[in-house]
Amino acid sequence: MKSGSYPDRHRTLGALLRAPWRVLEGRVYGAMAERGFPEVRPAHGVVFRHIEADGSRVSDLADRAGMAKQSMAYLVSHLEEHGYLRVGPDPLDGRAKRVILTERGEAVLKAAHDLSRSIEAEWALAIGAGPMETLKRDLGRLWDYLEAEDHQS
Amino acid sequence: MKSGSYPDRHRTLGALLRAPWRVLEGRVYGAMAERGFPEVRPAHGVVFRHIEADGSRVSDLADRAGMAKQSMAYLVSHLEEHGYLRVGPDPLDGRAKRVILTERGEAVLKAAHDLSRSIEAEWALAIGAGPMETLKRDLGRLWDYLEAEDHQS
DNA sequence: TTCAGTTAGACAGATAAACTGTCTTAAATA
DNA sequence: TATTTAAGACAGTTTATCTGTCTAACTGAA
Repeated sequence: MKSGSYPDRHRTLGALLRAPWRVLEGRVYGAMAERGFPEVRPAHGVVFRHIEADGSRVSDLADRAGMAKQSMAYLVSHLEEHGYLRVGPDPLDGRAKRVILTERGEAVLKAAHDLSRSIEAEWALAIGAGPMETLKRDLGRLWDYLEAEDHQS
Repeated sequence: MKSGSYPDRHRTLGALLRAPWRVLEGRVYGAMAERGFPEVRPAHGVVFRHIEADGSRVSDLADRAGMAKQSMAYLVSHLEEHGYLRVGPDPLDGRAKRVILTERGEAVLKAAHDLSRSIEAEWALAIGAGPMETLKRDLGRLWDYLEAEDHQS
């Protein structure tokens, strides 16, 4: 069945990166509901990934996520409504608002990291601990290369 | 700037897979417009990836992409309108339609593969040809493992 | 061999996640 | 101080998914 449903010629680098990422994302966000965070959807990941420990402004989050302020505001307002974020005025800039994770939001971040680590461990058993280490190291080098010339997410 | 804007603790396996994939997808689909295929968007990738050389049915495409028939029909109709696909009756099943790539559609597939290969070559220069080979081999093993227990797209 | 159940796709409508454009207000600058 | 820039709000649009319902066609079992 392996190369029947998805021929090897389609196993491009993009496909090789996308396939496991989709599975991982699906498992992480699927498990969120079970862990008591049903309102957290994949799109909200950018907020959790880019928010700083002492809070961030919506514009900064948008910049770092590489998306429009309006789009970020939409995600932030959803998370605020459901208690994952607290939004207050920015003391340094009267126009801006400061967004910070609540305890519930911190718990989401922790859950996501835990889940990610346990899936990684499972996959390390499948392909070998050595290869998994090598994989991460080389992906890290690729990341450094890509970061050295613009690029966010 | 490297770990300033995106701290290392966020370099989870998911992030390591997602970051290069996003860049690759952006470059491939960005180049599509320049190559004369402006109507092809990232979401249409599932069609090109899963369609068979002698044509496929919408339901089969949907199944293999792991999405609803309606969603696939929406993507297919867009590509048909712009001349990337031809849709005809299925000779074996009066209910079904057969979807097949036109020459223009084949050209998209080729362009996507060419672009992917050239980006891969660029990245191989950045991280080394050996590591790139190892990376692909290990991602391939991960793919096999994931495929052995359900999973599509 | 007909008839019940299933499947393919169409149509309608909903939602999520992004976008652009415009507006107000505040900040920064010249 | 006057002008420009920046932050976020509000309105509307597009894209990409989903469910639900419907008809036509196929399939298998009595």
